[in-house]
Amino acid sequence: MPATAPNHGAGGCGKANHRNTPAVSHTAAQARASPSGGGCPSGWRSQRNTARGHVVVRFSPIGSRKHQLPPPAQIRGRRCQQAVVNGGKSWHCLRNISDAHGIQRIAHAAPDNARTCIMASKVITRFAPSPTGFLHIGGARTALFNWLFAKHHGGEMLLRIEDTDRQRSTEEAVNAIIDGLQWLELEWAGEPISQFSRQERHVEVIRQLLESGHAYYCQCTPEELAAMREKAKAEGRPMTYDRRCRELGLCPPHDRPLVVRFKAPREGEIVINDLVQGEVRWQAQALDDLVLMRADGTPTYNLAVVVDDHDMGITHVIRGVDHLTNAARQKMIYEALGWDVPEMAHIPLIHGPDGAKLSKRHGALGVEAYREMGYLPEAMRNYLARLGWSHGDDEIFSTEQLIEWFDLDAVGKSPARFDFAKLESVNGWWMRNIEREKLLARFGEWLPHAPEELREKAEQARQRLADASVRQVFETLLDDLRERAKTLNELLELSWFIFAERPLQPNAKARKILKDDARAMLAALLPRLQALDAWDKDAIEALIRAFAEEQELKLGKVAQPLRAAVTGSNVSPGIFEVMAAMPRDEVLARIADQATGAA
RNA sequence: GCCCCCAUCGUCUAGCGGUCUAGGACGCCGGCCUCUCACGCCGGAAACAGGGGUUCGAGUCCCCUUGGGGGCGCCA
Repeated sequence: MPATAPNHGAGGCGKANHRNTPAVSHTAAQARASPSGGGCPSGWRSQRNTARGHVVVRFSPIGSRKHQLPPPAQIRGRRCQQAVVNGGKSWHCLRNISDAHGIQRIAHAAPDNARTCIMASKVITRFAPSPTGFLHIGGARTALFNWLFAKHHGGEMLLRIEDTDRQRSTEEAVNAIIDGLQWLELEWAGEPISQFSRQERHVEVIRQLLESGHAYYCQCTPEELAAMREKAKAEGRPMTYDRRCRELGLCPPHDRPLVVRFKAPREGEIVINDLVQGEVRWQAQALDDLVLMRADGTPTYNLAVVVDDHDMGITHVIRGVDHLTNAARQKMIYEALGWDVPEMAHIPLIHGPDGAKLSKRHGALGVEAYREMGYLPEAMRNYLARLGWSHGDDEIFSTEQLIEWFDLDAVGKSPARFDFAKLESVNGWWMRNIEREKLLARFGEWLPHAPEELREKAEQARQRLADASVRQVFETLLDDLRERAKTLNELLELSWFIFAERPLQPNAKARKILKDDARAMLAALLPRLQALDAWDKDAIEALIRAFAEEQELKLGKVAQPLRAAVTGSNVSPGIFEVMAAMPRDEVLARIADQATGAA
């Protein structure tokens, strides 16, 4: 459904008188306190505007810093760009430091004032994916960082679906994203917000920009623009719009379709103080007059994002570095509108094993693919958090620890490669160490999502698990099984003998073990097992060890054929444990199946 | 091409001027344990991209080179 055609004639056309009235529209949602906003002691506010320093003051709960406060004198000589105040208790210097004055001021600021000022702001982050495909791993990490940051600071994450591209946005993608976030247990506050649904508001803001002389109509066609870019490229000039319509004073109705462009400053520089990237500056001329409204009247991304982030009261924008230049463009729009610019944090992208941007070729699968592969949400969070973020030498983090320790200052600037081997290792740790009940639940949740090749087994396991006695065996052996499984898939494979029905189909290696002499050995052993009174691990083990000794066989020569017969595999938990956990009749029958097979 | 960012073992990283003969983890190799496979334990190989500065002193600060990445849409 196409956008509501805006009333081009309304407002702002014809040589705007450059009133430059900051049209600040306050909705309830924007009633957030800004760290630099009103109510702060003047000393603090001015720090944001230090000519070179741009000291950023943020609040984080007491005790959340891993480093305790360094003495002011050390920092002063170090040219800090960013500093953090911890609930007025301590302060800490961040990276890329470039001005000594700001730091001194921090050092001199009264902690009590800082607390009063900063406590007023509640952290609101947002995850804003465009629903043009599944939730890929990079998006998942962005969501995780937003979520952790918000949680860490006692705030909330919001979810906004950037569905303004009507051609590419799909309902399935929205569902995939929501499913993915839910699987990872990254909850957001309130309902997901559709950016498309806010179109009227966006158009209203465009009108404001037109009226205040910060935007203008442009008649250039896509073809002309493409030609301009070609030409610029050939001449080695930057491929930016040449602003030819800027002073034309075009106005609808017009004989050609018109778009609205932002009237970006022609000189000076745009400076972003990014919480991860540090200070990044652009010459204003490097940024062109971006389109705010398409010829069909629909608003573009950069405009919509600014309006939505503002209206939603977002305090911290955390997204991939691929948005860094957008940050500069967006900052210009904020300023034209007279709005507070939220804090920005542009996190490095995840790369594939070959160092190139992660693509479908690599691991850029949807998160549901990782669920299928049998990874645990807690392991996923753990691994993803460690990709680009660190906390000393720690590798394993519970979600609580993640929330307690996560902050943007420990996020690096360089891209990280996605490494399946490490993910698997982390997942293995969680398989072994997660609470038993939790693992049982995860396994049950996962079964319906098993990959194609395991679908049948998973379904059978699901059904058999409903049988209390089968479940009993599974639970008894769970600790032995989980130790050997790096993923839920492997857990199913390893525990398959519990759910399998007689006669078992031994795998290739098990068949190799079950040669004639092994079958004969089993035939000799069987009656003794049948005669065994007590069916417990110690009794079984004692009997078999005695048998092996008597036959002058190494224990392995008895244990392996037994394992093959009972589990149908060459790999399993300790065979005595397995036999003891399984029903006696079933075990004896399975052995008999293979023993008689020899005859 | 232009703008921006990045650069410690194969990979993820610790390191915020002296404590670095550079630490941890994954992976790899060897060993122990052992009924298989894992787990666990012990040991090993493995890195400050190159060049200039600054400094008494540089992996740590600055510059250049090289190499990687991102951006340059009426996509988001």
